[in-house]
Amino acid sequence: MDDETSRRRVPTIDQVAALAGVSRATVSRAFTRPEMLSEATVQRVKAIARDVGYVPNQVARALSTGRHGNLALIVPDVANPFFPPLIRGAQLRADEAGFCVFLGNSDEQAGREDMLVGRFTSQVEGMILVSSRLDEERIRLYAERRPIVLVNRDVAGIPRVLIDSATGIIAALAHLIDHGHRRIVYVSGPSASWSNQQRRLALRREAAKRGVEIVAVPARPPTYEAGYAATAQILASKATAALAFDDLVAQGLLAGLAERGIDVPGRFSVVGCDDVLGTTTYPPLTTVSARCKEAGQVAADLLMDLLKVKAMRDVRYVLESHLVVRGTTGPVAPPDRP
Amino acid sequence: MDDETSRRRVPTIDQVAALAGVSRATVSRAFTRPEMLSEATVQRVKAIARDVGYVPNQVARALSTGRHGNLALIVPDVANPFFPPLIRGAQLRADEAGFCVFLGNSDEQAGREDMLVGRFTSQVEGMILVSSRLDEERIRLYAERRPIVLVNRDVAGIPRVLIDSATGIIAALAHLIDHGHRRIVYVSGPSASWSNQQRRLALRREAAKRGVEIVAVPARPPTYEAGYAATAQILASKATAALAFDDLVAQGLLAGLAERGIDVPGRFSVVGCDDVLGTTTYPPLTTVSARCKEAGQVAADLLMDLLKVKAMRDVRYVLESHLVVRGTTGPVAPPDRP
DNA sequence: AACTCCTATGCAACCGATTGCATGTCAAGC
DNA sequence: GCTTGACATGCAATCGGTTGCATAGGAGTT
Repeated sequence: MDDETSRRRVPTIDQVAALAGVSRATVSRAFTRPEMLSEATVQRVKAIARDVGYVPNQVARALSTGRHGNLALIVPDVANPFFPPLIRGAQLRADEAGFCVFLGNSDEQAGREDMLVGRFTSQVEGMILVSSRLDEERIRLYAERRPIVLVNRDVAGIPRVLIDSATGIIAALAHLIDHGHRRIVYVSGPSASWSNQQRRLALRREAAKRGVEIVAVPARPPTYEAGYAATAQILASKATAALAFDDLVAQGLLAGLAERGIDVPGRFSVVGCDDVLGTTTYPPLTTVSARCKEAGQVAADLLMDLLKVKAMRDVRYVLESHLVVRGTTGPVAPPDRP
Repeated sequence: MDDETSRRRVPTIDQVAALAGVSRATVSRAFTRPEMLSEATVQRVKAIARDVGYVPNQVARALSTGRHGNLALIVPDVANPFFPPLIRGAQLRADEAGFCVFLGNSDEQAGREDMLVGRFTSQVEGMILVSSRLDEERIRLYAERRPIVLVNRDVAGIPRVLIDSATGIIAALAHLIDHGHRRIVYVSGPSASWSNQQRRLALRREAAKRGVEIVAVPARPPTYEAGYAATAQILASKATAALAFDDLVAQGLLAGLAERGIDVPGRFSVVGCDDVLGTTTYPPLTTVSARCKEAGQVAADLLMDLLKVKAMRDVRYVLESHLVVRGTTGPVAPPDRP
């Protein structure tokens, strides 16, 4: 690292100290705790620092203080539209607090997530794990090293932010029932997923209470293609409406229906989940809003809060969801009279 | 930083050394230069490290070597579907090389981008600026401090990766002309954007050559809403097809057309750009594929290459694009006979 | 003049790695 | 049997800051 080309002349604290005729400690304090020094000294040191272009080295500072002003965010898949808004939300808050954000992509693999956490640990003050695939033991281990906030993963004792799709799902069901639907398909997602379990459970429970019938049809993995492929089975169920695990699946289903010439919402109603496609399609999708951006913000705020108070509390922050009615739901069609 | 609660037990090199009964130097070398050690020692050290969950502290390493193993990626807007695949691509490569990635979001504002670059500089070895809004002078200044790779921004002397939508745009135009379209709208994006200039120029040039007419209608900022709002003006132009700045704008336009009962592709053809929505809609969008993921990979590879050789070459990497024909384009409709 | 008490500053240990040089060991060579 | 060299490992300085504790000097008190 000493060859000619790489020798970037970055001034250090020693050079400034020598020029100012003070000790390193004094230069350091001129920047971090000026109130400890005489006004004159602070001015002199800062002037010299400015002259030579000295800026305290963040890396060295972090090594001795443990505060790097960084945090890490690990998501399963950046390219899944569910995550970008969440990332955005977290970043927004981190930015405001002067934090830099590392982004990690686990590819839904615990192993990769594990590796990322390891790599980040020494460089961040805390981490946000979204839909973590790590097992509880591992999460607890890491949480002992650095504050960790989970999103959409419910581990007792670890601060977590959960998007409660139940409220929105229930509203969606009510909405469909109001429109006369009595037999409804749930197009389900990954069975290991917390979100899927939660959605399925809420739906089942509410349906029983209100006396309507739920038919489960899987779409795994939850993609446009899976939704599209599930169309036949969904139609075969004789249901008049479907509630999909997420918006992607819902879109696939919409395509499948369109291809068969089945009018939405005229003859079939579709509800998505997460509200990540926004209104980027036509007809705009009725969906359960997941407030992912907010989840990101809350998680970041929570993490930085934990850093400040240095005490771990058992926080379980639940974000309720709600139904956004757009154009893919309507009254049940009158029966065919052939 | 020594109080009970904040004493996080992150294992250090000393602990591993003690457990393995070797010196710190040996542990260090087990990770950085295993060929200097006996096979047996390397295995033993690594096993112990794994057991206690030791990972070399990047910060400490960076302090002594000057290599932090970090790079920064700054994009205008994470939530814009164009960027996630690109981020993904860059990250993939960075990961493989053992680099951690900082993600910054400039909100398309030069000021914020400037601030982010400042914050990252001391913590990274190099940066990737995507669709940078900084002025050339500023970019050159930063490039002197740290290697910088630009994506979709063409500054002479700074290594850059450009997605050449021209080839795809020309193919799209040819496709439309083949289908009988002679008057085509270009729904334009941000005038300051390199991509927009390039697309517009390619279109104008090719149209002139082939003797068809291009009408420009702005959609700024390039969003679904803007595309939707531009529908009236686009129809007023009497064109029979539109080529949109990006897929989002194209979707907005599709919605606007659908709402007016105008069949696509029956009475109007639409071509998007970037291919970021994939086939998530119906009818699936004909679009110019931008290969964003590849761009990210190339940019990251290029950056890490520059770090290795420590010499800045003037690289201008151009990725060609191509047309993906799906369901929103078709032959021009026969004239109305009222 | 002697005694406090502050205030401004310096000393030196520390954060957790890396690395040039020194050292110990053992086998081969003469 | 002694030298030589190769190999594996350890020692200790170093990177650039921060910070607890020590101290010098000056003002205020008696």
